[in-house]
Amino acid sequence: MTAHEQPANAASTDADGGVREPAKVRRGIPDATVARLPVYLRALHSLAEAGTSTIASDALAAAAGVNSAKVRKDLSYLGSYGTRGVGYDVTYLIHQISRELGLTQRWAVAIVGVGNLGHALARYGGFATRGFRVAALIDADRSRVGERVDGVAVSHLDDLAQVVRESGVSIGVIATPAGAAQDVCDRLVAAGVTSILNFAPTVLSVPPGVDLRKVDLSIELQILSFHEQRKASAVAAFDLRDTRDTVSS
Amino acid sequence: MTAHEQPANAASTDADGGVREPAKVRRGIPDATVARLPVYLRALHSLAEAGTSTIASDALAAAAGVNSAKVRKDLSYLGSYGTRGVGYDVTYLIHQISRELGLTQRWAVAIVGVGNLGHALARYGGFATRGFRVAALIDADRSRVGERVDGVAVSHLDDLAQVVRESGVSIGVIATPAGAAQDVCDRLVAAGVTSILNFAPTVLSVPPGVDLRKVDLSIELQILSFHEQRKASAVAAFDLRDTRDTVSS
DNA sequence: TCAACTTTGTGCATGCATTCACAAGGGCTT
DNA sequence: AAGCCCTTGTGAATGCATGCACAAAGTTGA
Repeated sequence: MTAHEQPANAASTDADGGVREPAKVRRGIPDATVARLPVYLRALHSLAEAGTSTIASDALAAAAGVNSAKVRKDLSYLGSYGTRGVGYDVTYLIHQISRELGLTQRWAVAIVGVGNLGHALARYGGFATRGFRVAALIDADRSRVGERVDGVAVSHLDDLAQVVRESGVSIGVIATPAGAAQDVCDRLVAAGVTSILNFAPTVLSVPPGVDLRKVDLSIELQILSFHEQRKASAVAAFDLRDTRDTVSS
Repeated sequence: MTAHEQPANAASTDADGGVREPAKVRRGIPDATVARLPVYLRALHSLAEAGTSTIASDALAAAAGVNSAKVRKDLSYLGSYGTRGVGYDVTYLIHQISRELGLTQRWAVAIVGVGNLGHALARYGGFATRGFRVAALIDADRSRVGERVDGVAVSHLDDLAQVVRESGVSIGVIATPAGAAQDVCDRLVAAGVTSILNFAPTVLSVPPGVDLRKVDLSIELQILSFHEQRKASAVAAFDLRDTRDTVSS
């Protein structure tokens, strides 16, 4: 079933893609840092709107919900963009992070599966405001084809390759039932899509060079359930002990 | 703004919740393992449906998209449930993982914000099939109150506390716009909710003892954008070098 | 009963991420 | 211009996660 190994969640670290880097400066930004850059970016945008022009690492850390040392180390991977004694220039930092994340261009995104979730994603404002454009909607149900969601017409799955190529899509979002996901994924890859975000509750496999991330709603809930149960049983143990022995060590 | 520190994404490790454990056996399952248990669980369910009765760690690893040593180590935290030379009993393992994750009971979930995403979540089948029950839908828009989604009526935000208590909700899902999220979060916590899953694109703060996880669609896309750009620029560098100097070191 | 085979469970080494703590550096005030 | 104060940027220590490699343990077949 699985032709290729699928790394749990992180992007597939892509093993140098077969291309030897010019190796001038080592540009190895850790995955954990990349995952936090969008959070900083959002905080910075709202600071900019509020009229803040410079910000220190600990204020940014508070706004992003992390530790200030982490902020400084993360930002140091991008370069030395801060001023000692002052902090970081908000506008400049927004520019640098955006550039690093590749958000200075508008990526065309295709959403496959126009059910409840696909609909919600297509209408989600957060995409458009941050460098993404929903360029194609695709569904396997012919009765849906032609329907327009936010100005974008739904195309049929059979036309996926054509639509993807014509609209220059490089990122695909899978919002289909689990059973259809691997087939859709293969079609996307065959059509030249090199980054995929999977919402279907199933493990997908992709060839090397294609990045795959997943978002799984029910997994998140199950993780919460684990902690919820632990809390509940801790309380139960406490209550129990409390009735037997009120003196704690 | 942030009264309490918010750990980036992982559950808030809850600092012992003020309760000293009986400390009989050390039950410290690593966060990374907890996050993978639901994946194993899903793979096992589909194996069970296919009629498989026992499975070895490397087959399970393939189905879950991870390394086999990781599977064994993860499962060893739950206990010694495998049989050497044979593998794991699928049904028994499903039972043990479910128990560990607290899925033997049905958690009541409240979804706040019945917009596009809230609607999609309320109708998402994956919740009901895995130990969760959408017990309440809440929205701030009075024109939505009374509307039914999959048999559950929408209540008004003002009645949140009452609804949460009456239906025994312990897990809250926030699917509101970013601006409303912290207020909703505070209301949920005040009503006794101790686990929150946040879909709003903002950093929330919760008091100690409350677990918070977030799912951010636009962050996931931005991470893909980063890798996509890196691939694009690697190819560009390759093309460039290719025209100038076809001999690589 | 015994030997060969299979697979688990885990000690250990390695690598990545986080956090601390502080020197280096820049602005501001006098 | 000189010293004070503030904040960055980063070496170093610690902790967590991953993956290897193998002994321990069980099954199967003769």
